Amino acid sequence: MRRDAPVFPTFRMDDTNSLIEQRKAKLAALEAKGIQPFRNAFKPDTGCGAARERFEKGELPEGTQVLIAGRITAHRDMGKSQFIDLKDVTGRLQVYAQKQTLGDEQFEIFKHLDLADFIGARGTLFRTRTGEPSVKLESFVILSKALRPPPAKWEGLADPEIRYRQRYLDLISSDEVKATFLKRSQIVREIRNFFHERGYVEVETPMMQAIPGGAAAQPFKTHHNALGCEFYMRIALELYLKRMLVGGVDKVFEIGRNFRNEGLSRRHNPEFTMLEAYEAYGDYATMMETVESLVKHVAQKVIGSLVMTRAPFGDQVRRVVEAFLLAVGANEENASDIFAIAPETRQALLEVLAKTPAELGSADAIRCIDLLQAEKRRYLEANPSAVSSPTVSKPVQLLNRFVRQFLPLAQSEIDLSRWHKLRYRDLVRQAVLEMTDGRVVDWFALDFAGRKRVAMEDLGLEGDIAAGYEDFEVTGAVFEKLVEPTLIQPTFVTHLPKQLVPLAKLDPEDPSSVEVFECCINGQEISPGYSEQNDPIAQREALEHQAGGEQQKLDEDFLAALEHGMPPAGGIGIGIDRLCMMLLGQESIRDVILFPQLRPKA
RNA sequence: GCCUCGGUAGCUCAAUGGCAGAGCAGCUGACUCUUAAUCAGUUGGUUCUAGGUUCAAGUCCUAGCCGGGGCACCA
Repeated sequence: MRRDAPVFPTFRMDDTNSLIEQRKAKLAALEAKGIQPFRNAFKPDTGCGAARERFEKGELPEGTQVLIAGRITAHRDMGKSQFIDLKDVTGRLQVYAQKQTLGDEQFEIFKHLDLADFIGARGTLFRTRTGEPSVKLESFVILSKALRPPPAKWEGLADPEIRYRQRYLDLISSDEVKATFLKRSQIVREIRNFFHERGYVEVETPMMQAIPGGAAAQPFKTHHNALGCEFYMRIALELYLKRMLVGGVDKVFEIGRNFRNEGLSRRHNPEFTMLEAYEAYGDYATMMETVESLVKHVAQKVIGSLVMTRAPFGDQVRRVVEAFLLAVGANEENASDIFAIAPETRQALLEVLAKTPAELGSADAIRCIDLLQAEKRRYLEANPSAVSSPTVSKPVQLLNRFVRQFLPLAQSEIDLSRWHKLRYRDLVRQAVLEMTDGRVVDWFALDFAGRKRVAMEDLGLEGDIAAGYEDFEVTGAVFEKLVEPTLIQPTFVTHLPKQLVPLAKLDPEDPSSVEVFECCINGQEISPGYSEQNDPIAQREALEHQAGGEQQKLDEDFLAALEHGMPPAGGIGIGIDRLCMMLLGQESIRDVILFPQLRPKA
């Protein structure tokens, strides 16, 4: 090739090549020069960020020769010299190329490298005039040519659909996203360390099961051709791990994927990662200690603190304020048909709405709670009959409900050093007491009809209680709607009604409840745990009741295993994704799962 | 499944029913210490899809696709 001939195709004004076509043309130009732009291997002797760090610390002196490899993430062209940023998993390092060092031809090739190309580089460490640790380039090889342009270097990726469908682009353009997933990996590693240190054995049990047991969720169905039968993807690990207890593996755990054929949401992905652990001769109290120690261990090791900053929830504050204004009809000029809030309250709430979600935080939620409570006092003063009324008046009911919705938003941190232990019944009783302004002192002293009436009329749960609900389900709705969302700080909710947990031991002191806890943090259930049912006869009865007469749903082999004898044991399940959300300050499960489930694109 | 918001250049975003634009990226040129480099010039569009209303549709209407949020479902 003649020295003055263009090394790369030039693109004229009327050229309509797309960005991909331009890159392909560059690729062809490289190949025409005998350069193979997709190499088999390259062995760097240090990472980009690692070299930078060791240079800063003085471990590598100025002038040290290094071999590094990475993706080009930025370039700054200075004419006869050029800077690029090279990035690998350890971090970023600047490379400085000079025409006189590389030679005309190599420098020309270097200048025409594209953002996102991978190169390997040899050079010496030095510091630029501005103090930036850099590599003075001596030679380089193209390791992989990128044929598609990366997302904008500064704005990054905002489109959630691309972020989730093409996570690699998200990882390329956001260091925070990458850090989140690297930390998730550390969390899982620390969980394993924790259990191994305690002498647990890690096992793997079937994901494809003939009878999906251990939970009551809808399973995914599949078909095995050679066996000619249906299989289900597992919905829980429980029944196989208990078989391990029968088999004499006394401390056992598994971390694995569960599959549930149900709705997707901010907190639900059809496949999610579950940890289950069982300890023979332990009970639910043993397992509460285990959960608390585990979570503290992981937080300390991975986050380096026991105080977690909650995910930003400004949008939720907005949503609740909007819903309230809508409910009282105060977002329009006309007054409400329920009651009229004071103009200054309305004004204050509109001021909250005027803020952006990023500006909104717990202080605003606290302010809203104060406003609503002042509003309640004002209403009760103006309507003395409402105070003495046997039922909660609509305005008060509405105010009470919204105060409760603001409660979880009033807390901006989670303190993992203080764990609370409260009984299910006490929490429900207290919530009802507060929501009815003391009218219903003891929810459990009412009869079934009374509870249903209070739930529908006083608590405003009419939309949440189906016609055929049994008594424990009505109470369950109160817990789910009014209690669980407010449990931000780590709380063990104990002694759940037996109908909720058919695989647990009854509480000897109160046979209507079971030795069960639900560990709630951040307003969601992170971990259930219990004293495992090891009485095969009682277990059969409970499972038959749950199966509702559908015999084919009974896992007879599991029951047979229990009949061979299972030691008393405590067990827990921990939703790893939700634990990660809490520890990593993420409000969507999709931000802690690398490739969340989306509808396939046609 | 329902409600709601959104889908415009490779990326981030604009555009009273009236010529589809900017920044970054790209391309061409200048510059041998820049780092969101700078400066000059410049290419790039099935405005998610299919219909409809209109002299005129990115914008309004209908249906659909995909996504976010909410609800329902989820012991």
